[in-house]
Amino acid sequence: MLKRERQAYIVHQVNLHNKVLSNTLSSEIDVSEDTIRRDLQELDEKGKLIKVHGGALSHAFHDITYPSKKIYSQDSKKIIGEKAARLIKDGMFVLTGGGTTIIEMARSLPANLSATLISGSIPAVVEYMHHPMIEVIVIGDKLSKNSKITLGTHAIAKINTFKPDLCFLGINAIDLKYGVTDSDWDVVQIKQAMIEASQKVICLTISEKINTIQPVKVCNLNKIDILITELPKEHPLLQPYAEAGITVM
Amino acid sequence: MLKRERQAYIVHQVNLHNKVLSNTLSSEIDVSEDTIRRDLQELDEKGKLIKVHGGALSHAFHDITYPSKKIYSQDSKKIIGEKAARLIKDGMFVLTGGGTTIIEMARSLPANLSATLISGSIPAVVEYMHHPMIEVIVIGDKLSKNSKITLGTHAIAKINTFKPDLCFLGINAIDLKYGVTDSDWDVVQIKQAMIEASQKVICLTISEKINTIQPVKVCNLNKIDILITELPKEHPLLQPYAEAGITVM
DNA sequence: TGAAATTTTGCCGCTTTTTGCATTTTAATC
DNA sequence: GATTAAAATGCAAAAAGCGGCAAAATTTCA
Repeated sequence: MLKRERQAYIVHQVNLHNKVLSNTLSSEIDVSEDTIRRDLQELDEKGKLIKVHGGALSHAFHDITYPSKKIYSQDSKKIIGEKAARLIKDGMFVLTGGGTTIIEMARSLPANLSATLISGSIPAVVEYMHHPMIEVIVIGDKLSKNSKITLGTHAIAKINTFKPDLCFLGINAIDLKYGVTDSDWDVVQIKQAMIEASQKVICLTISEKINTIQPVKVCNLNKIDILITELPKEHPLLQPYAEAGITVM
Repeated sequence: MLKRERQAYIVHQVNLHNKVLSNTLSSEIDVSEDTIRRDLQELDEKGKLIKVHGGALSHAFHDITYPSKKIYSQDSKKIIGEKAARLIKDGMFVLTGGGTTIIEMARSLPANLSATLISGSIPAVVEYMHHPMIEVIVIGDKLSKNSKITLGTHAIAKINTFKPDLCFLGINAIDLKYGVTDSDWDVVQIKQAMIEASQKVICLTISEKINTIQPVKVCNLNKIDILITELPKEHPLLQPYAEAGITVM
């Protein structure tokens, strides 16, 4: 990786997450921490970020009085996104839906990951587009302004032409009895096509949507391979799902 | 391999992968690294790429990661965008390419316009998506990180299923004798498909690209219906094109 | 066509940049 | 205040850049 390329990536990460850790960057980009430190120093001098102990902060967080506290705190969707991103390995074909949780996953993809991501979600595509090594395939069709994903028969037909390794879905409701449910019929058609096409289905959701129901059914629990929430996998709320045969993370 | 040929190859590689390494190019093309370095230097001076230690990066990459950089001749492009936007009427089906000029047009679309816009350009789609009344159809395929548009046979096939009223293209070079030319072969394939599919072709360009030539041919002048620049239509630079049968605006 | 002029290319020695490692110094945490 | 992690410092190896030069290739022009 070229020096400029590396520094550009660091700036990008800082702008996305408002913080970066030296050791994380070091292992992601696979250079020594000394190099990262020198990069952060240069970027600080250029005013691209603010260097602090252990990493760097974005200018947006300039007025934070205790940056070290901010550096280690993360919200639920970031945690989910990071857990999810770890499942993607080099060379994989990955189908993803839309939604804020998926965006967080996209932002957590390590710099050295080289995979092919397929999506009809415009915000997700924009994120993937910024990644240095990821190949992006866009699912085309009519764009829904609400969900910001492409919807329709062409999109479904296109999804069916792939056989991706993984499928990541942000879900709106999951229940032991009723399975995964959602509110928008058209979006559900896409999700069903994605589930059927993929070898492994991974659902992402914040814990407050667990044990809730929405009007339109997406699929039964047995279609889901992995469920990711911000909770630790031992949490009692998740146990019934584990017992139902889903890998909880 | 001729020098021109070699440099064209390098530009293509940069556009394709967003970066090139000197030593890779050297062994690929089988010339010394000194020659590659001189090539990169020349191409940098011509603005085709950005030379860095160990290789070169594409301009698009630089734009993405250093958004502070001001878009070149923004004001001219705004004028062009406004002229172009006035051509779109309620109920029309409009096909558009990518590029900064098209983005300016997208931003100039009046809020009460209700039309259907079709595009494979992610930045353009993002703009259309924010418009209250416009229907957006996304052309899907593999996403080129350099041009930020979808490229490939699927995209071309999809374009051919439409018969839009208008087609807006941002062009990189136009000349009386050689017609419209461009630098990237894959992008040209898409542009040609768009031109053939559409009932009316409108080309947008800043005046400094008039009477310039790029290596890959897009189409002859007779395919173009309207040419829009930031200049007034009476400007002498535009007269030869008006005489060639093109409506200049 | 063929010779001169020009451009292009590869090589050489030398300088600069980049990077990782070892060591010392500084800062953070409990 | 002891322990630990990160920063700064110095250093050396490797890689890349640079200017000059001469051979090779290409173009120009008589």
